[in-house]
Order: sequence, then C-alpha cells, then structure tokens
Amino acid sequence: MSLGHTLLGLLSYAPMTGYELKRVFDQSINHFWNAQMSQIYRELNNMETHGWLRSEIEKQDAKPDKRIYTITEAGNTAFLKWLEKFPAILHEPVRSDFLVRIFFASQLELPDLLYEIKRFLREQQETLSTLGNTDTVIKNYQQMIKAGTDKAFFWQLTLNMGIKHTKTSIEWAEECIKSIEERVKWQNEYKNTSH
Amino acid sequence: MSLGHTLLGLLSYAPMTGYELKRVFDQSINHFWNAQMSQIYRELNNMETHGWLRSEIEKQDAKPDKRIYTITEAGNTAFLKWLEKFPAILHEPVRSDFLVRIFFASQLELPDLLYEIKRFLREQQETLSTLGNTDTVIKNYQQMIKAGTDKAFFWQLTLNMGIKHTKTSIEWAEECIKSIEERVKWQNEYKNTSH
DNA sequence: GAATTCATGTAACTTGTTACATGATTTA
DNA sequence: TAAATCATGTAACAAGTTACATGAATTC
Repeated sequence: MSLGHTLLGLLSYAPMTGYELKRVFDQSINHFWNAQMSQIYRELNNMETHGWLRSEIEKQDAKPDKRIYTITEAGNTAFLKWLEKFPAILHEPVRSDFLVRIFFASQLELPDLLYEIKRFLREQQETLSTLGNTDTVIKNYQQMIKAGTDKAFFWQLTLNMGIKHTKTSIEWAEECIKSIEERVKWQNEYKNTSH
Repeated sequence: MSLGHTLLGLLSYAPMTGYELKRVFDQSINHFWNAQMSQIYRELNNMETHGWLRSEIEKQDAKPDKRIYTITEAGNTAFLKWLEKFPAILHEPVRSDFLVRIFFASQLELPDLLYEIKRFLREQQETLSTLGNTDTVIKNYQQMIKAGTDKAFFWQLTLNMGIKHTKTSIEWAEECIKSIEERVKWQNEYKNTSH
C-alpha cells in the first residue's frame, strides 16, 4: 500500500484534506509517484478504517465542507515501520508504452517515427525546464507545507534524480534522431542507385 | 491494453505459447515492461475472444500440452493501429517506491539510509553489466525469435535508453552517497563541539 | 457564456500482484 | 533430495483509470 504510506508521510508534516494532498502531490512527489483524486479518497477511507487517520469536518460558507485528515499515533507507527523497511529488491519495474512502440518500430515509417521522437524530445525539455528550477520548486514546497531545511535536503535528492533522468532522456532522443536520420539517408541512396 | 498489444507484437514475429512469450518478455522487453505469467494468460484469453488470436494444442509426451497462439488478420490490424497511434502525452508516470522513501528520509537515521543507497548502487551496477553486454543480448534475442537485422536496430535503441538510465542512476547514487557522508561528518562535528 | 477552482465523493472497469494447484523430468 | 524447468491455468485481492455527479464562486 505504497500510496497510502505516501499520504501518511505527507500527513506527518501537517493535517490536510484530500484535495490539498492532491495539490501537494502534484507539485512535489509527482515526478516519481502519481495518484488520481479518486484513488486518494479511497486510500484515505481505507486508512481511516485502519485507525491510521482521523478526520474532522470544517464548515465553510459558499464552498463545500472540508474533511481534514490528521494522522494518529498508530498511523505514525505504521508509516515509520514502512519507511524503515526498504524492499528486498530496490530496482523497480519500468513500464514504458513509448519504448514498446520503439521496440516494434520496424513496422513503422521512419518519418512518422522521427516525428514522435521529436515530440518526445520537446516534452522532456519542457519537463526539464520545470524540474530544473529547483530552488523555486523547493521554496514553493516549503511554503506549502511549512517545513524546515532538514527536509529540503532530501527533497533535493529526489529532484536531482528527476533532473538527471530527464536530461538522459533528452540525450537519448537527440542521439536517436541522429541515427534514424542517417538511416533515412541510406534508404534514399539505396533507392536512387538500385532503381 | 498495452500488455495485450505488446504480446500481439511478439506474436507478429512468430507463433508462440504463453510460456514462451513470458521467456521472450523477460529477455528483451523486460527492462521497459514486465508482466506476470498469470497476467499473460489472462490477456491471451481476452484477445482470443476478441478474435485477435487463435490457438492450437500440441500434444507432447512426458510434458504438458502446449497451446500455441497465432495472430490473426484482425489481430495484426489492431496491433498496427495501436502501434501507429502514439499517445497524446508521451511522458509516462513514474512510480518509485524507493524515491518516496528518499523523499521522507529526514525521518531515517543517515547510516541506515546510506546502507540502502549503497545497496541500490550495487543493484544498478549489476543491471548495467547485464544490459551493457548489448551485442550478446541482441544476438540471443535474434536467435530466440529468428528475426533480421532490421528489427535489431530498434531493439538497440531501447537498450540504449536502458543503459543510459541505469548509468544515470549509478551516477546519482554515487553523488548521493558523497553528500550524505558529508552531512554525517558535519553532524558528528556539531556533536563534538556543542557537547 | 464557458472554463476553472474549490471540495466532496461513488461506481464501474481495467490492470497488476500473490497465492495456489498439477505433475513429470532434469539438473545441482 | 531439493530445486528448477516445462506448461498450463484459476481465484482472490490490490491498485490504477475513467466517467459521472453536485454546486457555488470566480476568472477569462
């Protein structure tokens, strides 16, 4: 129940609503974990029945009521226990729809493939420009959850990983485009000489 | 239904049993997609009802019967349609349990954290030594499915991505270890001067 | 006037994981 | 003698996705 534990972790910083959890998620953890709103609400329900959280309703005028979740003692214990026990195999399964298509790309037209890889490249560059602005990201996040610099050190480590991997994807895409363009050239030359 | 389409792709190379599909998966696609046996059998069943595959049983003596799956015309069409239509957003959600723990590592003891990151580093180095032997990997795979060099070009591209990302993880872990070790030093110095 | 934000969720569905069952043969 | 390989699956459960519903207030 990794998502649940991640939510517990955030609630160990401060009590929050499901909606706020989603926002914090999207602005910090998002580059290495993600979750839909509906999934968050389900997890919160489960954990409340487990006794890891308790919730209070805060009335608001002109806006829907808020349900604010607070972590319990039991929740904290469960979180720490989870946090300390890293899985036996740290290497995580990757699932990339994109790479599956590259794998079978011999059945595609090279210009179409090039188009998609260029699109991929642009996307990664955009990601980099968001992640790359580390200081802003961390400051925003620090404000959002009112946490000290001791925490920021570790957030930085995860951001570093995100940035590095994004740069790697960019590098890959650039090399990829080059080698496919060469291939296109060869194919054209072959056409011209043999026909 | 990405897994289904991946299986279709493999069956477009040659008819295979579920068991063989699993083996091919583990030795080629595994570094960017993975699947359990039980999931493969379920997908195959689904696709057979869809009419994308058909299967024949081959009796064997002293071994269980084989059910050999062959892709149909409809299956081929469905596969190509899927292959050509890349998703609107190519950037894929990452889910890393490991990074979640790093994110919350301010609640861990630094020596314990260091131990886990070193373990991560070793794992990635092992992965690299498997993936890095590209020629062997591709040759094995080529034999396994009896495919030509036109396909190998694209397999190579996916392998390149895997290798690059693994190297990046190694680099990250090394830097990470350095900066945590410095942090440990500071903490010890602080202890010695203030107490 | 349409889209976005705030804030809650439910329901249906699809995927992914884990555990179990069978049973002979080969390798360590 | 224990384990791994070959080869099939089923069942139960956990997690992720998509679509829908409500409804006021604000921004474009």
